[in-house]
Amino acid sequence: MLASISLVTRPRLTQQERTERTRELLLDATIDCLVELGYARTSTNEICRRAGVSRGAQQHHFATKAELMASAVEHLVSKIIDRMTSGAREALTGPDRISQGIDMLWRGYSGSLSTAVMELWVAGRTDPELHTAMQPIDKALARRTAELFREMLGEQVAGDRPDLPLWLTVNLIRGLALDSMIGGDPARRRQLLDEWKTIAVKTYGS
Amino acid sequence: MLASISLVTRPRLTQQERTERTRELLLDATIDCLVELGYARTSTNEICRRAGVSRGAQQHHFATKAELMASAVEHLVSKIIDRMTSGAREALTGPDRISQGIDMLWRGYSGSLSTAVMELWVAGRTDPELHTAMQPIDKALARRTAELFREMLGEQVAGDRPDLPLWLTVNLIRGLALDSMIGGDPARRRQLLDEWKTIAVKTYGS
DNA sequence: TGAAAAACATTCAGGGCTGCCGGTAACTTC
DNA sequence: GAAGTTACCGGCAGCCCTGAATGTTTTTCA
Repeated sequence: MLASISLVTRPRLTQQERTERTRELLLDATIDCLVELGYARTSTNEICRRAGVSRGAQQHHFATKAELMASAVEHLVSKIIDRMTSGAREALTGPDRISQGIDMLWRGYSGSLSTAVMELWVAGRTDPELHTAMQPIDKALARRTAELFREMLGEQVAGDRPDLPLWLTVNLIRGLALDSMIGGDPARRRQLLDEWKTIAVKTYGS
Repeated sequence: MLASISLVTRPRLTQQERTERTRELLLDATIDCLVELGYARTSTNEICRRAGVSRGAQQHHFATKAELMASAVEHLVSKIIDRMTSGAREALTGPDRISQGIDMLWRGYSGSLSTAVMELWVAGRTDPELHTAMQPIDKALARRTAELFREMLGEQVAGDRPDLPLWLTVNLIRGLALDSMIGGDPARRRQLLDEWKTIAVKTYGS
């Protein structure tokens, strides 16, 4: 129904444009479903309904559900990286580089995108096909995250092992993200993150 | 098949004994399924198969699947509490009380039991019935965990806010548990936990 | 011991989901 | 502009899962 609007303004679409558009619609709908319904209740039917696309079209672009999910992971990770890099580009000075680095990780590893990723990881634990599809993408995210973190800290900060504060923070945030899924208190999470920031600055600050 | 053995040694069983036995079999099988198959692929059929019990018996004790899952949560949490308390009873001295407290939390919040809990929590996020069933049980676990942690530390340690180190640790461990589900490196997790122990002792130690 | 109740077994119907298939419309290429 | 390719549509079959309903065995209690 909404499609007709863009079709009116631009009746002719390149095949490539159509493909890109439909795939994007499907992948975004998939993420929506993961966030709102969870992996178990996410059906290709519902995805198509939300994307405003027929089941036939879905199957044309992603032959199987697993294929669709695998592509959704890539889509998701690129969105997460965008979100971490956005607003992380100003030159940083002073001892609160670490604090800002933690904020960056918070942007990337919490929120609805992270919820979707968690659904997929949990599902992938017992789904070999999904698991093997996710593994390299996860590695890429980890590598990019480490790069961004090092950039923010600058080489001279945090001594010889910037990885420890990085992964301590990431794992803590993942735990907190899980807590938010359970329905914990947001104020408490904020408090815990602040406490960790203080500790991290004291421990790893220049 | 195996049931016949116990039936031979003790052909007569009290109704209460039969009930208890069957429920235990079902709940343990449920946890097994959650760990090995994940929530999405856990069917009542498979649970019955593993428990060696007919579907009728399952339905007699747990009318609906949701009811079974809710009971599984209780079963699970009581197992986790047992595991934390076991070996945590010796009198503790010295500054590594905190370190031992962290070990206790590690016992409780990682491993296969924790995996099962995580499956349920993630599923419960988008399943209102399961969610409301889990909420109070989770609260009880949190309360008991806090009690145990305070006992181990002793009142004089950690100042006025023992909750901060406690929940920082729990959330970190949950993040690490998630990492293990993804397939991260166990040695790295151990390293991160050790680093956290050092920091915690330094920060919160007496 | 015999009736009532509890525990257990088996089969059935309804529903949703996935993957497949034949057909149609839109774009591309020559 | 006509053939060929790509994108898209709607319906169908098979599968599994859940909950219900009915029948059978075991224990309990009077």
